[in-house]
Amino acid sequence: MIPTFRCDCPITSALDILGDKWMLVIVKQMLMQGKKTFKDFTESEEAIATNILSVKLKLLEEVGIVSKNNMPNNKKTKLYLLTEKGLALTPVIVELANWSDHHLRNLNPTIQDGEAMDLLRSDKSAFAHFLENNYREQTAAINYDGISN
Amino acid sequence: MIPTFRCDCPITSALDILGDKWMLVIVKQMLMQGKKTFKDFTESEEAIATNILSVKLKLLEEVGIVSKNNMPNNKKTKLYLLTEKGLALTPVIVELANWSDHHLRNLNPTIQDGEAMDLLRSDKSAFAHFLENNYREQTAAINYDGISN
DNA sequence: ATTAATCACTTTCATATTGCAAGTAATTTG
DNA sequence: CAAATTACTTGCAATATGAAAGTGATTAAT
Repeated sequence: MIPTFRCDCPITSALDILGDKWMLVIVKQMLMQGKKTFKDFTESEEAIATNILSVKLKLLEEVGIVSKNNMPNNKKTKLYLLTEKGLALTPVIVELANWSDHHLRNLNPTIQDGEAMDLLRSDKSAFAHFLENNYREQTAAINYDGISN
Repeated sequence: MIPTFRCDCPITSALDILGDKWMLVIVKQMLMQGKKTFKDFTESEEAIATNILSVKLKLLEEVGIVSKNNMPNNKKTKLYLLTEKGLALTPVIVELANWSDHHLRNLNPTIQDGEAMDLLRSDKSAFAHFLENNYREQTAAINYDGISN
């Protein structure tokens, strides 16, 4: 169920939907880790419980961030894909990553460092565009071969 | 109490701290609405309960996003100010505002529109810099006249 | 063809977080 | 010095999250 909005502030309204422990983590898993099926999400490092996952995927679908599709040639597996509205969250996710990179390493010294972080540091918007384009490429075939519903 | 981190992902780690209904709303109120005292926050449009506010301000202080200061010439009123670490969240907040502007108006038709949103639309990073500079100016005097603790 | 495994959930129950209302201690104001 | 203000805390109800087990519809294996 879509939450009610606390007020007319755009930031607060975004947080009325995204402001919890899981919504943006799920979007991140789709965007950056190619997760697409219920099982993919349950096997994540963050270890989301299936009941919560179920509720959150439903909400993401209701608000139009995620679309739920049938896997071609498989009636069992469902595919969860980011919509344009969901992909448009990429800059938010990139800014969160950037903030962590600069300000959270003292509290969580295990935070990843590597090639992706280097690209993020050298050019944030290039990193964002890379993520978006990469996601589109990875899902283009699927979207093409007839996902109807 | 500082939360435990779910994993070594920078985005998930940011959300371990910021991923709830209130943390970023409070930062926004400070940054964009000049809120500085306990009372300021309780009078906000979002109507946060005092017990939650108390817990969240403590957490924001613990993780270094906010500093708690004594008001000059007043032993009763405390001043909550954004640290550099807190100010560094400005781009996250701006991206949330931008996403709402483009993708949330259908779900919440009352979302504000005005001069600030125009600046945001025409130049996101200029908007972010404006917010940061403006906050620094507004708090410079306070930081200057001897807030010790 | 039957059995076993897999996938996408749902249900149940325990715990944690949030919210409301009221209360309190230390100032500060009239 | 009495009343109001500020920054909280406490108690309790409501809601959200989490762990574990269970269900029904496929799909894979023998």
